[in-house]
Amino acid sequence: MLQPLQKIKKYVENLDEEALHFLDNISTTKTYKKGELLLRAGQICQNNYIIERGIARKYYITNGKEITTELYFENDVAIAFDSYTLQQASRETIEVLTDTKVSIINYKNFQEAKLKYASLLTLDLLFVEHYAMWFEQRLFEFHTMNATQRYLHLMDKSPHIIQNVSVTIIASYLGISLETLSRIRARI
Amino acid sequence: MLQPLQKIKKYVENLDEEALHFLDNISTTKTYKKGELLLRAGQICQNNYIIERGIARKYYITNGKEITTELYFENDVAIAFDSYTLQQASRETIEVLTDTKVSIINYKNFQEAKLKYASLLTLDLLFVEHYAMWFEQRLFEFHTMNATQRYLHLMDKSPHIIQNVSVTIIASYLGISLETLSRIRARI
DNA sequence: CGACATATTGAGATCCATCAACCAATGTGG
DNA sequence: CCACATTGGTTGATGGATCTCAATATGTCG
Repeated sequence: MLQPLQKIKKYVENLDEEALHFLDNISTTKTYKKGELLLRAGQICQNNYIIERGIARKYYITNGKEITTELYFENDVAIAFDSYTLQQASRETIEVLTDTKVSIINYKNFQEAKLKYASLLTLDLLFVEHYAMWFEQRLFEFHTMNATQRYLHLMDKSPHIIQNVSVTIIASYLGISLETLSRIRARI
Repeated sequence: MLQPLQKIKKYVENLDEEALHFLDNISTTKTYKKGELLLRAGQICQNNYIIERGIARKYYITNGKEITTELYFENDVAIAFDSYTLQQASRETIEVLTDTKVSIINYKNFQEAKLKYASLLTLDLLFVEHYAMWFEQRLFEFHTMNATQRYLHLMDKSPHIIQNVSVTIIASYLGISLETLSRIRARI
């Protein structure tokens, strides 16, 4: 869900060689098959996963239903934010929806890197700022829009989601029942 | 809305003298009378306001209705986050609900301070992390709870809001009509 | 082809918003 | 100090939005 902000992109491009090199050294890549988990609810989120190829989602279960909270595409950073930040057990699960290749950076390693390079501290700040604004925007949508408006807004802003994700998941992501979403789609 | 996290509080307590002194130097205090504005929609949020005494709220107007997005009490930091972060025009207004005393730190001054003291950069990161988690939590509530559950949850977690803010504002903060909130209260 | 997940459609129930009337408390001007 | 306006809160009636349960397609994959 986090398409890199222009500001962040630019910052990364201008990062000092040293810091960049260090980042490179502590990151690894891994591939997952459709349906596999990057993080299981109950575990501590000890990595952040940059999606290099594929699609993933984050969800939690409440009243026996899966509620999708975030969808990740290429270049997005998949992470259970509160679990990662506080190093506490996650109530969310991260699952890949297609075969997926990720670049992994470990929490501890990144913490150390931040102590060493102030530029990475700034990078982290930019990322978290961006994340907070994304939450704020999404909250705004839930606060003011009805089901149809939210779907239209998603179509407008994130057509790649509509095109690549099942309606079941989209419905839970929008906080509506799949039947209602189906009807909304029929009406358009 | 941002009661200082234990982690942040501790961090501030252990902040180096120098940085603390610098912060002190760039902050000013001011008092506002009930109804006055800290920020008007359309302006750029150039300060953050730490509430020392009083109550404030942030809201925007949509379809002619005021939607309250945040409520601030003692020690909370009042800020239009996206406007402050991107230094863009705010769609939100910040208004004090009672006579209020605030401590003000200017955006530019704080940016400079962060360049000078890495400890303040870290402080900023802690603050933004906390803010992001607060958004995430609030989003969770909108995503999974109905009107009654949201009100009960607010009563449980933030009784000071119930006790000090009019139902009209609470209703808009919860994203429900004031009539519905009135009925929910009668039913309890 | 069969089996299983995914999507659509229908009918009824429930939640919540809207519109409107009413009430209580407070404040203001004469 | 009263009459009246204003603000904030409650209550009632109605309609629309959305959920739930159930039945019926429509894949899709071994």
